[in-house]
Amino acid sequence: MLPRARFDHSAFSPMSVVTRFAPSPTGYLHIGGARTALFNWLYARKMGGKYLLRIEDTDRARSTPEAIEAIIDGLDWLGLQHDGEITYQFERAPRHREAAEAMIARGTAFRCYMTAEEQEAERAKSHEEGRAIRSPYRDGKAPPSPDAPFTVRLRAPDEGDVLNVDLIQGDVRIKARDIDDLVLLRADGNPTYMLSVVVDDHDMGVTHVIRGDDHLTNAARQIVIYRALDWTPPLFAHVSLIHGEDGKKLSKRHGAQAVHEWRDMGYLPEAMNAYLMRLGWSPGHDDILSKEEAISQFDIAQIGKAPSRLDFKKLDSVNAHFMALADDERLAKLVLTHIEQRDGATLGGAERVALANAIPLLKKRAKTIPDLADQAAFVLVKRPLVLDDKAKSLMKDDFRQRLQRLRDRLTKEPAWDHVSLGAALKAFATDEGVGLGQIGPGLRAALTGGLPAPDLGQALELLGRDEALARIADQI
RNA sequence: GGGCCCUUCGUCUAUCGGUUAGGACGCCUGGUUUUCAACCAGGAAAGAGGGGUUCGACUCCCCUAGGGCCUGCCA
Repeated sequence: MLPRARFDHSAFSPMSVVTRFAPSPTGYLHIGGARTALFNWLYARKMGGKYLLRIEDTDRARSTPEAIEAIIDGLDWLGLQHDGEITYQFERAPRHREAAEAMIARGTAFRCYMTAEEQEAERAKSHEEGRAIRSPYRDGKAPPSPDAPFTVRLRAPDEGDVLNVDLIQGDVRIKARDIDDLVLLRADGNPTYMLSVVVDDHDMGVTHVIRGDDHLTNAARQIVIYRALDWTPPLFAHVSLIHGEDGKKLSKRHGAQAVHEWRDMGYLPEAMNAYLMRLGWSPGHDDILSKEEAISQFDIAQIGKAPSRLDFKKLDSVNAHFMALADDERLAKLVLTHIEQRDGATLGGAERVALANAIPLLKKRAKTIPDLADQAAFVLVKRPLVLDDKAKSLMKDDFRQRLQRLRDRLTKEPAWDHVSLGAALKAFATDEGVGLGQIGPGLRAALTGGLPAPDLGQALELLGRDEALARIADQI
């Protein structure tokens, strides 16, 4: 194999780049599809070109409107806006038929009258002989009857090589004779995927096809079809697939595969983008990039060839990074929705305010939205608090008396902010002749019942004077 | 069966023939300490195996092993 091809940006007029994402609407937006879309989007933006969206719905039996909606929603959530109108492939079937006719006219395709049984027999035979499928009708054999049903097949070449100078995988060369006499038009006259992609990519002016590695061998087939049509093929870039944490192909066993599931688990779209783009792509040194940063640094030549695995721990830390950066109001909304859905209840006005106040501080400590909700739980619990065992064990009589003294002191505290409160706590410990260690855990227990909470001064501030004092009083 | 692709710490990756093979996440240890987290300091951790080519190979070539994709009138 030759050294991997490096893409020379300067060789291309920037405006000429057209990429596309072409999902088939038979399910939700898969995680791998999301990354593919992201790469296409990034490259088009980088080159000042266009990123198009095409729905490959030529399989009428399996395509559903729900799936189309799910995919568009997913892309929308990730902020991968496409240029122009969405192309629905099935609507273009007449154009695909036209192309097939043109191929027949050129002698690069033909009508094939094989029955399902004959077809099966040829498949078995070719498999056994280790060669590609060939139709007996490829050289103009007469139809069995004038009105016999037929498919249109590619007349695959028998000589020569097909070379795909893949932008990621390098030169991939196969022998033309290893390509089947592919079905281009089904017996019902509808095009197959193999024909549709070629015609649509050509008509849409696609210059760079960035897609999953599962299409690598299809590239050779498609190049042959381009030639059969006397068209110039686009440049291909095949990205390796994403595997589960165990290295196996992603499946239901691995849990979430769809982007909406990640959304529901409390990940932020910017985190998903940042995480996904680094699966297979590395700009060199930056580990976490925004989409904007990625646009300026993106380069197809920097995409690796090896498949990568999902790592939830890494995703968590990337998400934590973006949580800390996220807008407070946005997070408050997300957390509120999460809590209400989780508990099946609506939060009151005071609770919403308490929650909103806690976000700016707590967001730095949370990995995901549910995690943030857990971090904020202590401001939402209702008095009297139910103490967990550890907290309960701290409430001895002599400590209660100390709590009483602390409460008296805090009551007189003029400013209820964490700086003053923290100082007050230290001063109190000094007066009591003990370290903070003799006071902190118990106070914390009284304030939170054992739930996680930030620094005590901060916790007191977030709770507010009345609520904090009341929680302390409850334990005396 | 046939064709094709892949292989650096546990994971994501840097390295484009000469590095003590670097970083990030995770992990371990220590520090801070009022829970959890965060934070700070330190640490363990990698070129699948075997042949070549070369003064020199993670980097180039071949073989083996392992993984993957395609081989549909699915996409």
